Amino acid sequence: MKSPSQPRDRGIPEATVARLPLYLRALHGMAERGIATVSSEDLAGAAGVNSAKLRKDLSHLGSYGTRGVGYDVEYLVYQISRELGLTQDWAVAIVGVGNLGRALANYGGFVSRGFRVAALIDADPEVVGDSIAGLNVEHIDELEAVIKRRGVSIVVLATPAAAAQVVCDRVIAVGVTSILNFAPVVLSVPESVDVRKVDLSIELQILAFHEQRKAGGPLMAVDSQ
Amino acid sequence: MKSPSQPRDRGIPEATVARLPLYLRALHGMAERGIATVSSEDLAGAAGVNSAKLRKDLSHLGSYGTRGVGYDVEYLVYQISRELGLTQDWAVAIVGVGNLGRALANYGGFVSRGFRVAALIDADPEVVGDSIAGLNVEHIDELEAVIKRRGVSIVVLATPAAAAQVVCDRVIAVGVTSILNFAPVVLSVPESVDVRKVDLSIELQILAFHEQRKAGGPLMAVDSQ
DNA sequence: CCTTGTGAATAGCTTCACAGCA
DNA sequence: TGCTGTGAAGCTATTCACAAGG
Repeated sequence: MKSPSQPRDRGIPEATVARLPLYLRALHGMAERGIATVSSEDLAGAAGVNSAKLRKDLSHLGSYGTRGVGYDVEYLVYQISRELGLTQDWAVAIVGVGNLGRALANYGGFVSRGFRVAALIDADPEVVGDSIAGLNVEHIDELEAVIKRRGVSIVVLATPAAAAQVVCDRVIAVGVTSILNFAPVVLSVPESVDVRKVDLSIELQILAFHEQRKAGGPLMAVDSQ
Repeated sequence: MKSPSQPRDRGIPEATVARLPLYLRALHGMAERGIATVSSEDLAGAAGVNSAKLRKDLSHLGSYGTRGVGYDVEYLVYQISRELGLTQDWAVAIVGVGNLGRALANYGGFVSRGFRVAALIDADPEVVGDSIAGLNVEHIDELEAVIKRRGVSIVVLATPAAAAQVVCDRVIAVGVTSILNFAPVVLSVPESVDVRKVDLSIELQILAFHEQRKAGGPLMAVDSQ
């Protein structure tokens, strides 16, 4: 149709990007179980989406399937990994080593493919110097130096809400453009910086909304049973 | 045009529901600072969305603003809280008291408005009996009994991936219909059950994708300008 | 005046259904 | 034959722009 071997279309929809990691996880599981080929139907099932959506998503990366057969698992793993940028390894710094930061530092899936926790940073002298998940906790005064020295390109903010914006500004000032924010605040950042946020209490509130609708009649007014 | 005092339209868009907690947080902050009235422009700014979207979202709940003036902060807090079901309190059980479960149990924003951690449950005898955030960790054998006894309606899964589906099935069997899943697996559940998932490694992968694009020009194949 | 609430326009995402190809 | 890849249709969400109303 267009160029004979167009490696990738530069405009992959955001919704598709958000699902690629899901496909990747399903594919890794299949590869481990020795499955060589998978149909869109089966892969979609494993990822919890419908097959039309899966095929449309994959079509944005290129034509990596074989009609009448399906997708080669290994090959698709490679293509999706490459598209997501997981063929290089990313140095991640976690700022804020409270309960959550500790959990993140120890979280296996975090460290796994493509990512490497390269620094733990905190402001509390009580915590600085501790060794967590094999890493020494460094002082927040060293923030800029550590980020530059270790080539950190993604920063995870697990600080208290009040500290998040300050830390955010500082890491942006040394060139970081990707931030994963666990603090319950809206960060203000330049256009060029990507922020993703994970907010535990927001997720609960969304569940409560739906739960209320379901329980709405029966449970609300009366005595619990 | 419609009924004279229609309290709420039963069909609030999912995208709107997902933003209500954001507005609520911004409003709480304003209430604390003694702000009595706020315009859509200012509230939108504080929540990190644009004002047209905010007005459209709020219009789904009812007409709670005053033209030429704005929204009454306290009143809007109440209306959104009620819509989200936060005027009642929800008993939450956390299953899996590893690093993450511990962090969640101690997370302040979790316990705050509307939610109460009512049980901590784990399978590891080493952990059972410990006291975390003032709560006794109970054994997984007690799962069903504890859920019923404490009136738990939302379950947070912070177990290893391999255990998540089994626990999920068990809590659904005793009537739980809202689950917040931190385990990196796709849970299979009946239609009537709501699952929200938080996957730390997926968030990182999405960031890596965008980071790669940004770095893409300088570092990778050189084309374009 | 000022700011809300909302139809209308636009953009983005999902699903359908089938042509195209191994 | 069987499954992918994809136009076209349908749906949801966002943005625009302005009438309605304090």
